[in-house]
Amino acid sequence: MNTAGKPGRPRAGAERLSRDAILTAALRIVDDEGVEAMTMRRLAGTLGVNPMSIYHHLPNKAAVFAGLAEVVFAGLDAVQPRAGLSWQEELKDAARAYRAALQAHPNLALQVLSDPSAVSDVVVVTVEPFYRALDRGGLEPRAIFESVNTLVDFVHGFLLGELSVRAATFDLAPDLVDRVEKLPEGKAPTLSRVVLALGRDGLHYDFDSGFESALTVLVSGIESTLR
Amino acid sequence: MNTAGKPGRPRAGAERLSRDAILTAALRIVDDEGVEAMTMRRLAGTLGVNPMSIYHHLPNKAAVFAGLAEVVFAGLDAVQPRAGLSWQEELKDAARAYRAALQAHPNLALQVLSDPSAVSDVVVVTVEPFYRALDRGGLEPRAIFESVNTLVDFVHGFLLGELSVRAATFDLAPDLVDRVEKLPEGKAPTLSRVVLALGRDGLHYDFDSGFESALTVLVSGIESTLR
DNA sequence: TCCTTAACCATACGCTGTACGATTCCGCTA
DNA sequence: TAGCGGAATCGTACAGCGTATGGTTAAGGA
Repeated sequence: MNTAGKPGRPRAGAERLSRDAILTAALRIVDDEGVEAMTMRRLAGTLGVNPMSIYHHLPNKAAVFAGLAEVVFAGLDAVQPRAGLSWQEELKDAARAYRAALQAHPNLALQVLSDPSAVSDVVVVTVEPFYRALDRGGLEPRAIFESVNTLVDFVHGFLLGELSVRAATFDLAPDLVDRVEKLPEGKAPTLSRVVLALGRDGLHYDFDSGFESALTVLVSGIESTLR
Repeated sequence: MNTAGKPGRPRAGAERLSRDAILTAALRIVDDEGVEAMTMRRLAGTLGVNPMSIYHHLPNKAAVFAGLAEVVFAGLDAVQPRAGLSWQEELKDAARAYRAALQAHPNLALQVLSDPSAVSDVVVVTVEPFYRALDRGGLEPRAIFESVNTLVDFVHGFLLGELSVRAATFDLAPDLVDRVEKLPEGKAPTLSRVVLALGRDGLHYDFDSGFESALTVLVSGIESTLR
């Protein structure tokens, strides 16, 4: 887009900068190199454009990230549930889809989850499938509202662990064992005993099955509020 | 500390810079003005010291935040459970204490939760009370490990919502109603119906009771894995 | 007393986001 | 067809960031 580098409005036929093109390039940078690499200068560089040109399409850097959040969540509310599913399974599917959407862009997810300003309308409607399933389950509006909050909170926390915290501790089983072994005597005795009982091999954690079992716990808990 | 501003090693009796003093000042800045305000220059300014002096006590800015994480979690593993509690209630208490520790420094919490590099030994042993309660409950090591993960993940997600996401959406009930009302026709129908049924007044969300009911769900779910 | 070294400060580099203003040319109207 | 408003770009510049490097001072062991 105007790789000539000359100032002034581009020629009529020439490809011009656009919000979409900017967001696409930004998402690529974030996915490939992480959020820190996504600077306005770097972004402009990959677009072959002056940094200031971006500001004609997006007001500031925060708006770029908010735009990326939209891209990631786009269409998530419109996903149709599989036919013939119980409302419980439909609810689990909603959680799976939500997790998958964020997993697809792990670097961005951490940013979005912890940045309230990235929450736009597109993100809000993202919870529609949760509402749909619980409504089918016959819950009261109030109970739907609270259950969705609990469920979404869990998914966020799970993703947080999956994408960062546990990657730095629990996932690397040998690392955790090392940490525990280096602990001062008498510090965290139960943790130590359990971790050492599991050992380096037994500590491997399968995120997918962990997610599934947690979903089972949560959904059956929600069911119990019906009775 | 050496407010004179002269170069050179401080006199013998003079109060000197220390890791603790730096972290205390840093925590104050973060609590009062947020993480973005916590710059090395700003930190040095409140300490009456040259920015580079800090680097004698802490290797870089990341180490400052890692140190703050330690401060927040310090002693959390050593909290003794109240006497005569069932293991289920002891488990809930652990979650409550964990939440409270992070709530005490909301600005920092967001940073720590999404920054894997802030995870140090002090943070790892933080889960000891969870392990203790579940061990008392008679769970297998593997089940303890997974249950703690699920529980901690939920608390993280809940805090994320409590501290940021929901503050920008659900907590401000009128705001959510506004957003829903401005949605295009046919977009997120169930969400719209439920939100409008609750109305501006019915949408107020009590985080404390939300946390408690979620704990009940989770603990009973964990119990069910025992049978 | 000398010498090492801890603990401070000054300067400087390469980055960042973005305010401001100049430039170029499209597309509409007279 | 001439003129013109404004859209879209670029150039320059500024304040602020983290921190590498190296200089300066005095404490405290030899």
